[in-house]
Amino acid sequence: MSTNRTNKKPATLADVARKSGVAAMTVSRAINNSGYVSPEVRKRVMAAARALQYRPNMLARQLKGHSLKAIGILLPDIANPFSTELVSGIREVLVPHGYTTFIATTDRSSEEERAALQSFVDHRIDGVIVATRGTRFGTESLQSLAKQNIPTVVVGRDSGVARIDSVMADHYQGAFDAVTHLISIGHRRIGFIGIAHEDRTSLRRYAGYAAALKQAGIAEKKEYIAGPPDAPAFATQEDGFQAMMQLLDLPKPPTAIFARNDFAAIGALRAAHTRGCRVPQEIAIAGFDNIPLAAFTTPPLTTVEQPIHEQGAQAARLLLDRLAGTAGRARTVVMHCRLVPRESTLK
Amino acid sequence: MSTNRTNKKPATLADVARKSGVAAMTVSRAINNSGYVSPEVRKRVMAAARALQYRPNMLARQLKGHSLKAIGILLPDIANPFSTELVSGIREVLVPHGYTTFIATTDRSSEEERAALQSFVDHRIDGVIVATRGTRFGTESLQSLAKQNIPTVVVGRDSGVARIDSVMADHYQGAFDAVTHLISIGHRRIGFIGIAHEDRTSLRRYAGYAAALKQAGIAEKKEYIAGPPDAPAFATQEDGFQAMMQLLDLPKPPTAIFARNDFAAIGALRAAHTRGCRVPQEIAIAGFDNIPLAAFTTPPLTTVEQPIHEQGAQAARLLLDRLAGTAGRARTVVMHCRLVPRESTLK
DNA sequence: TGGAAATATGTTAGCGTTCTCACGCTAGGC
DNA sequence: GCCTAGCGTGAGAACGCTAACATATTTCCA
Repeated sequence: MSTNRTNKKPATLADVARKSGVAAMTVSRAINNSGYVSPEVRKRVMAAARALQYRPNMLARQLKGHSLKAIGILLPDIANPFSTELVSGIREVLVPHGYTTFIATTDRSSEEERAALQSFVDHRIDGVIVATRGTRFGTESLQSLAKQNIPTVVVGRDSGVARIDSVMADHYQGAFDAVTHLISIGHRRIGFIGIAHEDRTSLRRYAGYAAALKQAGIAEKKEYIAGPPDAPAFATQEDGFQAMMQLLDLPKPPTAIFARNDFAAIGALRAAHTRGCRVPQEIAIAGFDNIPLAAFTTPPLTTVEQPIHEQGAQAARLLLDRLAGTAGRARTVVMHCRLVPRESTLK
Repeated sequence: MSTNRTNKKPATLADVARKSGVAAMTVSRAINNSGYVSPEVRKRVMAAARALQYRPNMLARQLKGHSLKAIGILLPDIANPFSTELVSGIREVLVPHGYTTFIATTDRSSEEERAALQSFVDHRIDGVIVATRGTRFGTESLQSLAKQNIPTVVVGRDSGVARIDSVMADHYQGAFDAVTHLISIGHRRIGFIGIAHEDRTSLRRYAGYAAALKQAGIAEKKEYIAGPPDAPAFATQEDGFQAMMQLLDLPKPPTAIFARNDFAAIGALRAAHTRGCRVPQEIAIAGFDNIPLAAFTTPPLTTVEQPIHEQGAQAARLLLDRLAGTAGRARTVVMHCRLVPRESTLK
């Protein structure tokens, strides 16, 4: 025995048609404001629809070749502030166009990523915005999307796939600016925190760091690069803490640190405090991302801000182009990053 | 002129049937392992399906009265660590049961909440888990879900609606424990940060604070309650910062602070440092939520941990019950919170 | 005044699936 | 040899909706 009390199925077009004494087609026209319907009939139909709490079955509609007006957003996780801002930027553009957004997360696993994308496709969303970190498997998934002709935009990295647009911030430039800033206030021994030395080449933020050193004529020192092994897609507070401890143990530790992201920077800050090492007097620390909490650390953290909201909006606009069918070959939009100096790197 | 190159529509059952020389029905049976199909035919069908990259159209299936095996998760936003852990707990339970999860966010707006829920319903998801903060409009939306007989579970607060289950942590108890801890290490002048005095009654965390004071025979002081006006949903670092500044301006400021959440606590911490007020020596600060960064502030933050992951899992289990049709009247599950003492309240 | 154009409704078919029913076939039991 | 029972397969309808066509009425200008 079931527990239904009000458990009638939702009303259908036919129900509304019966109740208002017209054909189903007429109801469809009235509901969708398409074709001719007399004001009087329209009123009658609308009343019946309201009375029956009628809601069109989008899925049946889709079967007839209509779009669901829904797009999927694939995120690595939803913990970081990046995700929020990004989604907000995306929705700002998409919602006015009548699109619904659905988010799926991957827990940073390729398998989950594959499954989530498949799920989007199975549910016949109109397009996808992918913001996961790049992995080999991930690229395969993207290729599969491209093959199925599903409009896709990648945020935060190069898609690496023809016909898939990318939006990203210029992490290279942001890192370059941050490290140049450290150099300009007198530092010569500058460490990089957040990635192991052997994985460093895959990271644009590292490349910017290296380029800034080079331009200033400072030699890179292998022992100044510290971070978790096996190239994680991300660095945590814990990673930053460990890495900083390692650097502080050096006979001649760096006088300034550029951390891969603010989480790592905050871990580094904690390590410095733990060792009784004053920031910024004895060691300067800069991060990347300008998470909301960065302004509230002790001392407030110098960092690099990337235009996250705007990246989301831009991604959405590119997607709209693809959905409209205009838009030919893949485009890549690169956005500028801005240095946000705070007290953690005071002179 | 369109840009199609590989733009064939996805293969259908009929395509697979044609290719393997059987009827559509047989293909359906083979794909779904239902009914009788000879091993030989099954093999042939599967091969054809693979070759054509066939994927069943879930929407068409749904038309025939089948479930989409998808559930919607409604979140206030996705910035806070709460959301991630919650989703992770939910998925841990739901995914093994074959369900896909979709997330929608409301940007803390009732209007968006209504739209998002409607969107879930329109897309015929099987059930909903709602984790937004309670609002009057929100409750209306919930009632509407109940009326449509859509299995729903609310996380983080009481649903206030018959036939809708709730899962929450005992914030009252958590706050009580935290404040009792502050009292036990000698504090008598204890401030509350994160909500304006006139809004305080709606907040269980405040109630726990008040109860702890009362039990210790300490009179509540109105001027020790500080927080943003008419913003009951959440408190940010900025709110905490402002509130703390206000408390420090009192002729006789509190010696300990209990903040509504860790973000507010971190803002308070910053304010204390800004004023040159040492933590915990001159003022102790405790937060709530145990966000990952709480262990990495200076000094590390005493806080209260709520079992977020487990709340998600529990919510998912309740939802599964409702989906199965077992489950009668609304149930409410309350989970215990745990005090996490750190250096910000050292004796 | 004729008839084309505009208005207002209904009928039919079909989207991709699966359900129901029906049809054969092979065994096995009387 | 005929009937049931279990297999294995197919034909047709139906799910809720809308495009395309068909029909009926009114309007309006040459």
